[in-house]
Amino acid sequence: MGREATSREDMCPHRLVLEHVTSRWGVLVLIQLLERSYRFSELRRAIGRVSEKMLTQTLQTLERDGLVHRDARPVIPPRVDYSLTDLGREAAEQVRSLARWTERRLEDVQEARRAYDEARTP
Amino acid sequence: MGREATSREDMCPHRLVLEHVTSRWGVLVLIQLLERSYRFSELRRAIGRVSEKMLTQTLQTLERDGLVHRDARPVIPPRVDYSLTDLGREAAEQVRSLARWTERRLEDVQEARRAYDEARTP
DNA sequence: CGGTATCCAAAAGGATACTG
DNA sequence: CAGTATCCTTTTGGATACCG
Repeated sequence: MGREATSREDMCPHRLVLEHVTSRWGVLVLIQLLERSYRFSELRRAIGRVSEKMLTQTLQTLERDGLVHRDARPVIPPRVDYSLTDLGREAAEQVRSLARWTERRLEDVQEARRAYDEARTP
Repeated sequence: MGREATSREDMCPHRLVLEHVTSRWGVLVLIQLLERSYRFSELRRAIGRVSEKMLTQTLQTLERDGLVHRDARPVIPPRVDYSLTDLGREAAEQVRSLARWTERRLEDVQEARRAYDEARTP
């Protein structure tokens, strides 16, 4: 994520958007914001082990792509709320659906892995 | 992708599957195999700029997860065909649908980016 | 609080050479 | 043809310190 420089710039543009929404932290942010809007630190706690840097980068990328809306209020201490745009909600719903599929099918995958591993460690 | 060691091992297991199917090359492999089965080199050419190493790694991970079936025929020269399992087809269809969404919405995203960039370079 | 800047470690990824 | 093995470069991500 973040500002891709030179090497991945030449990818077909829509693949870049796909990488943003399916990125490690992008997925978690989108799914979380599907529930309601969150403040920065609140979102950080909700997601778990994400560094400030990565959360910032992820939110900036998603905001730039028009998927996340950033509402910064000029108060002290600063208060910034993040929410999904309509576009972001469309993406988030598909991502969540894919994430749920991996949960539902996890057993099948794990069974396949056992078979695979066993077949080549006699 | 590949064999994740120590750092990403502690992720919730289903997120690992999600990362496999949404990984850079995983996406392209799944979508391509949705059309028909492919031989190794044939798949490599169809996808474009992917190194042998990455294609091999990606296919092995997807095979281990039970998403891709590998059919190696004992002939000379070797012939190996890759295809989707039923499980893989389910995943691939969702990934393709998400990929198509990013294509359809690309204009909106690019418009949002222009607005974002213009707003902070006066 | 909500960031930015910098530095460093780890992981992903590519090029090349080699093999059954 | 379909890989493996090795080496090297690029990218990612975390820790830390600082700022409005």
